[in-house]
Order: sequence, then C-alpha cells, then structure tokens
Amino acid sequence: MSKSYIRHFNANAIFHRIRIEPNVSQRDIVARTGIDKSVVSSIINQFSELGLVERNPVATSNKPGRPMEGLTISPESGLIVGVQIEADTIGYVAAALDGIPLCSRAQAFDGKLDGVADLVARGVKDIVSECGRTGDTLGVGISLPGLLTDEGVLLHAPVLGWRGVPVVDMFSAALDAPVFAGNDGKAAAMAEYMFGECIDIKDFIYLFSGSGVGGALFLDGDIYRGASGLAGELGHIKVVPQGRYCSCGGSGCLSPYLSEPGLAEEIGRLTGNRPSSFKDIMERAGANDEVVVGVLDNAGAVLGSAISSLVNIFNPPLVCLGGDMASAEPYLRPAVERAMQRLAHPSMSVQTKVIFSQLSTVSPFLGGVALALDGVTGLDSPHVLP
Amino acid sequence: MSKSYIRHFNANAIFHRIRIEPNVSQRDIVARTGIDKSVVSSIINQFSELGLVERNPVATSNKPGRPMEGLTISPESGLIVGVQIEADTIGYVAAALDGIPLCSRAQAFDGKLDGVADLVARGVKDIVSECGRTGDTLGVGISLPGLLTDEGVLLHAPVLGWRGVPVVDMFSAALDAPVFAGNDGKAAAMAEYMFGECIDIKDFIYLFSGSGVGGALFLDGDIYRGASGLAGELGHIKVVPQGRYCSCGGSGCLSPYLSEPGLAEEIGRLTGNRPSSFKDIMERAGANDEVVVGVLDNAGAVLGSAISSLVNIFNPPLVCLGGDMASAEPYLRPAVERAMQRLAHPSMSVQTKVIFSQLSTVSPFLGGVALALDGVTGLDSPHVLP
DNA sequence: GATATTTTTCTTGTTATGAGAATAATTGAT
DNA sequence: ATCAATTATTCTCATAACAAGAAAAATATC
Repeated sequence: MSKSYIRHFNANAIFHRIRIEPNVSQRDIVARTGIDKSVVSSIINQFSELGLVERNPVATSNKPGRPMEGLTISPESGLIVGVQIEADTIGYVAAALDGIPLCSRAQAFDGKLDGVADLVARGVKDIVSECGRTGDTLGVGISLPGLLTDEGVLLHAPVLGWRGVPVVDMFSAALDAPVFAGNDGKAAAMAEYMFGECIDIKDFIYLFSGSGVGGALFLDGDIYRGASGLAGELGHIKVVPQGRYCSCGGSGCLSPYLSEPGLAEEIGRLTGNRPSSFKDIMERAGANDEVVVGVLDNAGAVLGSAISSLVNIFNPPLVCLGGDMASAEPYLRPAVERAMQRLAHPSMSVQTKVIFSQLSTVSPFLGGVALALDGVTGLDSPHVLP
Repeated sequence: MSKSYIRHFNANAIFHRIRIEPNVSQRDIVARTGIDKSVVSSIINQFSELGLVERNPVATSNKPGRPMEGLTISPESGLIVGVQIEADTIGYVAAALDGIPLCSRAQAFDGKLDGVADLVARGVKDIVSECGRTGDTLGVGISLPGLLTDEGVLLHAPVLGWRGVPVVDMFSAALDAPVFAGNDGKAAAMAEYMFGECIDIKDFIYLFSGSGVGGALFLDGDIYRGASGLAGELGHIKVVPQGRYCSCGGSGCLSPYLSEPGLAEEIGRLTGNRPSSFKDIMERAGANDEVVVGVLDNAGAVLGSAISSLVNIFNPPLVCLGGDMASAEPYLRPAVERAMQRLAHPSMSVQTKVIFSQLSTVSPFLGGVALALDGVTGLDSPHVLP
C-alpha cells in the first residue's frame, strides 16, 4: 500500500464530509472523521487553493472565541459531466462539483458502436456550452449498461451488443477531459451515496429497475465489485424456481418480473394490450386497472422475496430502490412489506429500512457525475490533488 | 486514516505471503505484493529481529548472482493458543506461528459463565505445558458462538445463554498473554483463509455446520462484518418459506435443516430413534439407512438453494463448506449440485467452485489460532472479530 | 481594554515510503 | 585464480504524510 493512498483517502473523506454537510467547520470535520487537525487544515488549504472549496463567514454564534469558517464545495470551480449510454438513448447532465445538476438532456441513439465516441464528444461539448459555465470540465463520467474490467474495458453490454470495447481509452481519445467509466447500476448506487437517499450510509444494498434490473452492494463505504466484477448484479438473483426466462439465458431471475419489458410483457399477455412504456403502466395503474395493479403487486412480492434474502445475508441498515420502482412505490410497497414480514429474519429486518429513491427519476444521469466526481476527488487522480 | 496503518497493512501482507509460500524470497514478495523492495527489506528485518521470521539458505539454483534467502515463519519463536468455547465443550489447540498445530484437546464444559475465565486459563496453561515448548505464548484466540462488539463484548451467545459479557477484558485478566476474541464462524473462515482450502483466496463464502450453522462473507481479503456485525450469519438465511422453527425465533432458516440437532430431530421423528451425535448419523448413513440418507439429501437440497442465492449475489470464485458438512460430503454433494444446477445462474455458477473442507475436522479449534495470529502479526490491531 | 474562549494555522518531530546507489554473494568465462 | 556478469538484498537520502503542541487569529463577555 502506497503512502499517497492515505492522502487521497483522507482528502476524499474530507471532501465527502463537506458535500454531505455544507458549511461544516474544520473542527467538526476533525470530530467526525478522526483525522488530525493539522491534516485537515493542510488538505483544506490545498482544496481552497485549487478553488474546489470555499470558506464562508458564518453567522455569529453568540459564543466567545474565533468563529468557525463554513466550508462549502465551490459551485463555480468547475464542471462535471455525466453521460449515460442506454440501448436507445444517450443522456447528458452537466453538474457543479457539489453534484447539483445545471442542465441535462437526452438524445436518441441507434446503439451502434461506430462513431459513438465522436457523438458523445459533441454531446458533452453541447451540454457544457448549454449550461453557460466557463469553468473547466474536470471530468466526464460514463455510465454503461454492462460490466467493465479494472482497465476500463467494457466486457459485455447485452442491450447494446457491445463486447470487449476499451471504453476509457476510446472516449479519452475523443474528449479533452479525464474520462471515468463504470457500470450503470454501480454508478447509480454511488450517486445515491453521494447525493441521494443513502448519503453517507456506509453499508446499503441498491436495486434499480428500468429496461433491466441492476444493483450494487455498497459495503464498508465502497462498491463491492467481487473477484470478477459480477458481484451485485442483483437483477439475476433467482426468486422463482423454474420461473420466467431472462435475457441472461437463465430462468427465474428477478429481472423479468420487475423490469419495464417484463411488466409490459405480462400485462400484454393478460389483457391483450401491451403497455408501450413504464409511464403507460403507471397511468393504467393510476386508473385502477386491476390487472396492472395485480401484476405490480406480484412484482412487489417477488422483489420482497429478493430483499429478504439480501437482508438475511447482509443485515444492512438500508435497502434503496431506485429507477422505475420509485414511481411505482404505492403499488409495490405493500407487497414488499408482506413478503418481508413472511420471509426476512425478524431480528434482522427490524434493523433494515427499505426506501424508494426518486433521485434517478428527478435527476437522471447522475450516475456518471458520481463516477467522475469520485474519480476527480478520489484515489486514482493524483494529478488533481497533488 | 493513520500512517501506521500502512505499515501494519504491509507487514500483514508480507507475513501472509511467507505463510502461504514458505521459502519465498524478498524479491518474489516484491513481485507479488507490489510493495517496494526497501520496505520489504525493512519489514523483514523487523520480523527477523523479533524472531518471527527465519532466513534459510536455499539450494543452489545454478544461476549466477547472489542467491536468494528463503524466508519462513519461525516455528520455534513462540506459541499461539486457540480456544473454542461451545455449549458443552471447550477445545484447546497450541500451534506454532506458522499455524501448524502441536497438540490439542477438549474438555467437558457445563456452559456456566461463572469461573470460566479461570477454567480457560488453566486449560491454556495445561495445553502449553503439554506441547513441551518453551517459547512465549504470543497470543490466545478465543472463538465464541455468538456476536461480539468492536470493544470485545459478547453481545449474545444463544447456546451458552450468555449476554453482554466483556470477554476480552474477562479473559485478559485471567491470562498472561494478549487475548483476541471473535465469532466462531468468522474465526473458522479466517482459518480457512490462512491455513485451509481458501488459502490466499480474496473472496469466498464460508459455511459451517455443527451444533448450529454459521458462516462468514470473506470479501476483498477480509471478513465483512457489516454495520451491526450480523452480516454473514448465514445460518439464518431463509430457505424454506414457512419452514422449520429455528433457535433464533424465526422459521425457515438454513440452520434447522443442516445442524446436527436439526438432522437428529428429523431422523428421530421419522424413525423413532434419534441419533445421539453427528458420528451416529454418519454411521447410520454409512450403513445405508435410507431414512438418514434421505434426510441428508434433503439437507443438501436446502443447502444448495442457499448456496445458489449466495452465488447469484456475490459470484464468488469459491464457496467453502466446513464442520460436519465436510464428513457428510458424499451424502450432500449430489443434492447440492442438483439444486445449484436448477437455481444458480449458469454463467455465475460456472465461475464458482464448491468445496468441502476437512480443516475444521482434521485440526479443530484453529479458528482461535487464526484470530490470535491475525492479531499478533498486525501489531496493535484490535482484539476482536465481531 | 483585559481576559477567556474557540477556531485555525504554524512549527517541529517522527515515521513511512520510494528511487537509486552500494554491497554481497554467486556463476561462468578467461 | 581472477574478473566480469548477474542477481539479491541492504543502505542512503529525499520526499511525503501524519501528529502533538505552540502560536496566532478572531470574537464575546466582563
């Protein structure tokens, strides 16, 4: 383990502390992280010189003594761009260093690998000029629906049909800013940890649904990747023995019961009228379509069973459900809770909160921002934090 | 993160390297761990001065150049004692620093908290004098059937009926050597990593059965403890909806299907002749008692279902089954494999090896040794593995 | 204005890593 | 036998990071 690892680790912890608690003082950072005051002072000075962190005067506290300096992440100091590549769209969001989105948009995408780097480079340039900021683009994070190696090679993205694509190198060549790439589920979990419902929770399980079901295990303050990177692909937990077929080739996975295509398929089978989108499903559920409500209730039961397994294994303080699930909370939650009541270990589940997060609905594409931000303030970027 | 953390981390990594590859050279340690040669040299010197590591001349290699020094863990430098406290017995093993057991024995135990510290102190003294070594006792590791806090307090051990016992302080007061305490399942997993079938495997799932079923998640080279320490209590994964009642108060847990009491109970119910021990069960299975074989096959199916869940969540390279399960491998394995075939994700389970480990049968009580060894080589590491 | 208090920075010391030179120990060629 | 080549380990010195305590800065209260 190298020496600079400590500096980066501490710098990251301090930056995170400021993000989750704006206007915190150095003294409080010391109290909360246990890092020595000299070290905090020195790292804050560095951040301050780089323009990443601002010192704000704080309203008088009526206490004697030198008043604290409120520390905040400078919103003006630079831009982070998040890119999310999906089967049929590419989403862009430009955000300040504190993760607050400035503007976002999506463009149609034919899924072709050829020319995608230039397409994304133009998209990034457009979103940066659109948001009207002059600061540097400090990093671009690219969230991809597939598994990546440590070297930044996308091994396989089923919905795109891509295989063995060296995405980091490819996008780095086309873009001027440092590129960080990652799996979409893991990136979304990171976003929840940085900006969302799981802020500062060191251990949680994240699940999201959309065109598929993904997820991540957030353990000891970091995403667990496992020996082969497949760990945490929670869309393929088996929940129904000999159940529905899944795009992965197996059967009984969580994904075909909870993903938008899976739900639409089932509703279409039962009513002869297949919904065209998740919004469509929600509208029919809102109009009290019994079949749709029933399908969602069943999805909730299956989801609850998957969560129960996870609770019994990890005993996590938090399970966070994002993506389409968040909008469907009213239809899913009762079944989820019924299933957990029945299946989860009582003395464990009592310690677990299950929440539905709106983050990915309200501010989509933040996964990429989280990836880039983690990279920019994190361990693998000695050029940013000297 | 403190500075000395790096030194401890590196020291531990180097010691582990020497343990798993005796007669390794400094040069190879550098190559395998990435630690700088100066650092390796300095840490080896420290170990050498402490007498923990020996430098051995190595047979000539017919190559030019200064010959390497073979490094081994000194077997003479000190003793480690492992203690395993169970419902009705206390087991002791004395081992050299390399983890090789010198002698072991077990004594009957009434489970009473009162006077147990003195009892264990005598037991440790006896096993040390019995093994005939003069070296210092460098550490005593105590493996307990319950959950511990970071401060070394045993929160609750159902089979002993103990609650809120400050075990580290209690045993430290009675013993002369440094005391390390930990959960039995996690300690056993650590032993598999240090001396057993999982040696140097950075990610594996460990399960063992005996009077109960325990386990551990070994992730990224360390036991995962989770937010509350309950993570990895794999005996309480739910495997059968509305299934058998478990000592934990719930129902459908893995434990009542796989533990010795659970198996004995079921066999007794079906035959009217309850086996008195696991050995008894094995003998009847060996004599082709169809009921017993059937009960074991069912246990294997349930176990296979639990393993399938774990495989789909972690995609681990290895799942290790220890304790009574190891002896029952012939009766369990077919059902485990059938269940996994049916339930586990094919592209994941193909990467997972399921093995039965004899370690805890052949050399019992090594869990405590692993606890102590981990503590002794990580200089001022905490004395608890919750 | 003096004093107490609180927050942050500076000074100084210690320890660790890391790059490269130096040393040590051997083989093989001359 | 001696020397060159080779390989393994140790030493030297520079740099980086943390850590403890003194000092400085900024404010409230008396």
